[in-house]
Amino acid sequence: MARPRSAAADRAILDATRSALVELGWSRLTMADVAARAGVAKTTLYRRWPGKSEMVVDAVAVLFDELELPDRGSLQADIEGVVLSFAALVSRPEAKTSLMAVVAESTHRPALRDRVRSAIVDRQKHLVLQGRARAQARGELPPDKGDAEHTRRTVDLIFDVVAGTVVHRCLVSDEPVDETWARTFALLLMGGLAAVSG
Amino acid sequence: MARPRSAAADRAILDATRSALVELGWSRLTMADVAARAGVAKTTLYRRWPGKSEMVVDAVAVLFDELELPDRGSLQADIEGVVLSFAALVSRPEAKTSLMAVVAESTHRPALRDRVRSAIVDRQKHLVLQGRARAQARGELPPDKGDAEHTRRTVDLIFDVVAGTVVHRCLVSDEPVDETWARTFALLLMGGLAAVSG
Amino acid sequence: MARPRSAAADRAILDATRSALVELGWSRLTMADVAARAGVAKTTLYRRWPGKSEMVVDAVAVLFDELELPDRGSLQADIEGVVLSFAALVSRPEAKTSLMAVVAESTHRPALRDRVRSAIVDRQKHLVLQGRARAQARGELPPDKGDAEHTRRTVDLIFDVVAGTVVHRCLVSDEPVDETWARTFALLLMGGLAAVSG
Amino acid sequence: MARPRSAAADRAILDATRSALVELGWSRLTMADVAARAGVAKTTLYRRWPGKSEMVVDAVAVLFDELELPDRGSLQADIEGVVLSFAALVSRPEAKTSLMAVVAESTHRPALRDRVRSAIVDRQKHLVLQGRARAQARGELPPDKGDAEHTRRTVDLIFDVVAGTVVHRCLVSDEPVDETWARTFALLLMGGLAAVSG
DNA sequence: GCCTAATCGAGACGGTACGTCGGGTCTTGCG
DNA sequence: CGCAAGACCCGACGTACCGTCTCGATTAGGC
Repeated sequence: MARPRSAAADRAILDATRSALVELGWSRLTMADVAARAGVAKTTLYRRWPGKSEMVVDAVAVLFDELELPDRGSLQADIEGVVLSFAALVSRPEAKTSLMAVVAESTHRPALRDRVRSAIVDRQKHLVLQGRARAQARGELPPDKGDAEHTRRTVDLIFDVVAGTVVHRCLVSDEPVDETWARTFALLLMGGLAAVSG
Repeated sequence: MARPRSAAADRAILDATRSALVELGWSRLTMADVAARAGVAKTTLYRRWPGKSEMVVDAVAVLFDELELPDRGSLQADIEGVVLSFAALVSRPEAKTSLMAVVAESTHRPALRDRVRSAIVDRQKHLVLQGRARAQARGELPPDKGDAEHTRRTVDLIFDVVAGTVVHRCLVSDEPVDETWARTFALLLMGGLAAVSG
Repeated sequence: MARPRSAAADRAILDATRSALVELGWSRLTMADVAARAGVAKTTLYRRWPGKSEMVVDAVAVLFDELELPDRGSLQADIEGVVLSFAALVSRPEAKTSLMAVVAESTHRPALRDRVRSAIVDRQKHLVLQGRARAQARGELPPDKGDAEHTRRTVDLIFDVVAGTVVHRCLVSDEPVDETWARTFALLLMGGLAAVSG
Repeated sequence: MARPRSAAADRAILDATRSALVELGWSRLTMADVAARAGVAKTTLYRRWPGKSEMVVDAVAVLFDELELPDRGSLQADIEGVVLSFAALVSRPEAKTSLMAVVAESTHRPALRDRVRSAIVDRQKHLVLQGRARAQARGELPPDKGDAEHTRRTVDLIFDVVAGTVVHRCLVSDEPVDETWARTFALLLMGGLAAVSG
């Protein structure tokens, strides 16, 4: 009715959140600090998000929009490519510090879990479907057998394996995800796919 | 020469920490509350651990000591077994609420990361080695080729895949790890192993 | 532009401080307790005062505003009156427990000393001037000789003698200040005044 | 029966207490710190004194042993002399920071009050009696009338006036006690004495 | 010249209060 | 009305001292 919310403010806040994440990390990131960086009052933050976690989810979510699955000619190459770019994403300081924290927080907050899922996790799942379809078109994988439930379960499994392994490698083992590792992991996954799809 | 630290206090504190984790979860767990439950002064906590994260790591770490790899007759069955028991462990409320939080925090604190690794992660790696040796004895896997570096890389990969996938399934996807899922995942892993070992 | 500090909070805090002083005394008075009594957060206390001492000074200072010098017809009677009411003030539990403590603390904190002086000590000095003027009007004391410096020194001396003696009697010697003692002390002071004014 | 307490420790502790008072002041003086300075365990302190206040009283008390009343030939001169030396004593940093603090603390601790009185206050009262006797011998004051009660009251009054005024001047007004001020104050006191003794 | 018991150093311990910090809400005027 | 500013309540933080308590290692006496 009266004054509309400033779209510029939204952008400024999310930018400020990301840069604060880079400089301070999740635990030392402060609502007051983000507000100050964005040249905005704390009230404005709380008018838009229920709290720190939700705001950070939205700030980090946009990073995942750049994930793509370019056609590299073979399933093995496609997997290697997505693993490398996913690992690069997860290793960025903004994401590194906040992803696990938000997931931890979401353990006992269903609303937050939903936001994480819709804003981050599900954004990646279509890549699995896309890669699968492409591999089927190439004849690298057998076509769907019409059992939708079985397909869903397999896709979820692949997703857990890829995302879980890469995140564990990056954040827990803290070892680099380079081409060599990606190739070996893709090889493993190819073998596994053959086993569960046969 | 002076008074030694009370071993009883250590035990009481770690017990209190676990029960507080179960009842309150990571974020509502308070140093003061743990101290009160343990019948101990807050100072005593800080004399032993630099902070909440380190204390919780030590409290949760002991849970992982009960992980075993009973011989179920085949590599496939062994994998299924360890996946199920590892998932059960990760799903326990003490672990569920704290593991991700601690890993998140460890992103910015090398000392904490080292503690997590030595107290939790590395403690489980011997299971991979044990399962591998057993499978080799059974003839399910080819014997070592004497390339220690290659072996280490493979073990690390297997570990990242198993731990990462199970954790992701339990804490991010929030789906149950039942026998069916374990069997499929083990199947996938068997195929993958064959691919990277051949 | 922003929200102004609550005047109600100020009043509530100082009231709470006085009642806590009466019930607990200086050393057992706690910032947290005062905050609770005032229905206010601890932060609000620290936003207004640097610490316990400063807050107590302000809380006790208002007690001294009620000191007056009613005209009793003669200098001797005026002195007796002010001595009695000053002693009564100093003996009140709020003042008794805190005055010395604050002065002790102010020994190595110039800012606190200034606050004590401006909030408590200097507020009473006008009583000496008033009594002196009245006595001069009555012809009991010779008129000013125009030497402002000499006058100031004399007033300060009288003040140190009256305040110091009464405080010492009440808080160190812990003997009652009754009419008999006040009469004798006033007599002494009259003789002294004659000696230094002659 | 067995080992006696170390006299060297006592001395070291009191010395350490005084030097800590000079450097840190009352409020920042710590039992642990005194123990460390004295090369002694905290236990040793508490074996000898009930607490910080009592220990400090004993440490400061010895300073008052050096107070004397040399015969300067006249009551006026004797008063000036004792005022100057008492003021010098009270202004020493060890005494300055601790005297008021201890008195404040003694407000609600009778045992401490007694210790202060016997260790510090009463040590000075004999000076009043001595000066009075000397003045009577010189004929400057009338001899005792045999009314012991009246004498006691007068001595107490003189004591409160002298001690109270000097302490107030030094610690509250924070003005120097020099020869000029001492002469004026002694003059006032002489006049007062004449008035109450007549 | 041993025995034995109190004393000593060191420092861990249970408490209590401190002063600070961050989260999230509420109030005030400006635009 | 939306907003920047910032006061407010709440609750946890990590620190500092207090005075007590265990330790094992000295020391004197008394025998």
